[in-house]
Amino acid sequence: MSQEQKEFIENADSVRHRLLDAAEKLFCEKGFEGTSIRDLTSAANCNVAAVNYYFGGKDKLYLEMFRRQMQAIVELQSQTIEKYSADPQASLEAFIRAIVTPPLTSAYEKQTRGQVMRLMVREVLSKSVPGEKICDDFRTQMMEKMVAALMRLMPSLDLQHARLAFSSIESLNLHPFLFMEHYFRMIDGLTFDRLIEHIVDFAAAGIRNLTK
Amino acid sequence: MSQEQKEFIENADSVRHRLLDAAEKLFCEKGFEGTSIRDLTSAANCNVAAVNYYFGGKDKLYLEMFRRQMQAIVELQSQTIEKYSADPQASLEAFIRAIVTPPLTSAYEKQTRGQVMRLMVREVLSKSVPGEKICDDFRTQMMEKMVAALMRLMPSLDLQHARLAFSSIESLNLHPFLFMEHYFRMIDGLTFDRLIEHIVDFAAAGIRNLTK
DNA sequence: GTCTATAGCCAGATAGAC
DNA sequence: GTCTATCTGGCTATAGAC
Repeated sequence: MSQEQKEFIENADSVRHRLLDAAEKLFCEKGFEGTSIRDLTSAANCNVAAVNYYFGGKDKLYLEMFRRQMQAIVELQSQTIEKYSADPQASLEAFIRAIVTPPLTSAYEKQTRGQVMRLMVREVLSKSVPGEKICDDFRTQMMEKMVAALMRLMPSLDLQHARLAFSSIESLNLHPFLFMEHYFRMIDGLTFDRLIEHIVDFAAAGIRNLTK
Repeated sequence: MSQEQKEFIENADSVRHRLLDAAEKLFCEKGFEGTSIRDLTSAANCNVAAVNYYFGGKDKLYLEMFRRQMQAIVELQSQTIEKYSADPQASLEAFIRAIVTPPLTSAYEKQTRGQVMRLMVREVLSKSVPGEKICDDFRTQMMEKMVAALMRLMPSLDLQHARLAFSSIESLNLHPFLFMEHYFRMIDGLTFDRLIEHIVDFAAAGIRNLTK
C-alpha cells in the first residue's frame, strides 16, 4: 500500500477516529444518557449527522468504543498467559502479579483504557445492556485460558477449584481497579507497589489453601 | 400516639411510601434516566405532581431510596460486628461468614435490598454522583468497626494490614454479590453454600497469611 | 393534597442542499 | 462526505382548578 493510499484512508477515517476518541472521553465523564450527539460532534469537531453516518446511531458508537478497548485487553492478557503457560519454572505469585498489574496500573494512572473498562463494568451491572454479550464472550475466553494456566501451575487444583480461584483473583483485582481512590484515601501510607504485593500474596495464600 | 393518629400519618404518607417502593422497583429495572416521573407515578398510582410535592424532584426521591436501604444495612451489619466483638471465642471464619452471608443471600434471592445496593454500586462508579457522600459515610463507619473487630480476632494484625484485610473481604464479597448469575453459569456444580464456604476459606487463608 | 393541562426545553434522527 | 435546518417526540416542572 502506497503512502498516499494510507494517508487517504487515515483522512477518510479521521472523523470516525475523532468520534471514537470523543466518545471515550465524554461517555466516561458523563455517561451514555448524559452525553448528547451534539456534545460528541462538537468535541470531534464535525457535524451532528456524522455519528449516524459512521456508526448508525449513538448506541452503536458506544458499543464500538467498548469493542475496540476490549480487543486490545484480550490480546495483552492472552500474551501474558501464554508466556507463563510456556514456562515450567513460573511461580503462582509471578503469574498473578503479571495478570493483575496492567489493569491496576491503568486505573492508578487514570488511563483512558481504565476509564472505559470501568464504564463497561457499570454497564454490565445494568440489566438492559445491549453490549453484555461482548463482555461475556471476553470473560469466558479469559477464564478458560487462565483456568488452564492455573491448573498447569498448581496441578493439584481440580477444575471447579481453578474456576473459583480465577473468580477470586478477579474479585481481588476488580475491587481496587474500581475503587482505587478509596484505597489510598482510607489506608494510610499505602503505596501502589504495596497494594500489588498485598493482592498477590492474598490471592496466592487463598489459592494454595484450596488444595489442602 | 393514638391509633387514629398513627393511621392518619400512615395514610398521609402512603403516597410517599408507594413512590419509594415504585422507585426501588423501576430505578433498579431501568436506571435513573430510563425511568420517567410518569413511570413512577403510574406505578405508585398517583398524579405526576406528587414526586415534586413529596420529594422536591426525581433526584431527591432517588437519594432517599438509597438512604433508606443503607440505614437498614448499617444497622444489621453493626449488630453482627458487635456480637462477634463481644465473643472472645469467635473464630475468624465464623466472623467472615456472618458478614458475607446477608448481602450474598439478598443477591442470590434477588431481594429488593440487593437490587438497590447493586444500583448504588453502579452510581458510585459514576463520577457525577450526587449521593456519593451517603455511601462514603456508610463505608467509613463499616470499615472502622470491622477493622477493630478483625484486630480483636487476630491480635497480631497491625492497622494497615487490618484495613487491607477489610478491603479484601469486601472484594471477595462484592464480586459475587454483583455477578452472582455469572458464578452459577460459569462454574458447573456450584451451590450457594459452597460459594459461601469458598469465600470464607479463601479470605481466612489470605488474612492468616498477613501475619506471617 | 390531588390532579390536569401545558409551558419550555432538549433529545436523536434525517431530508436534502452542497 | 459534509453540513444545516427541521421533524418528531419525550422529558421535568409548574400553574391553577378542584
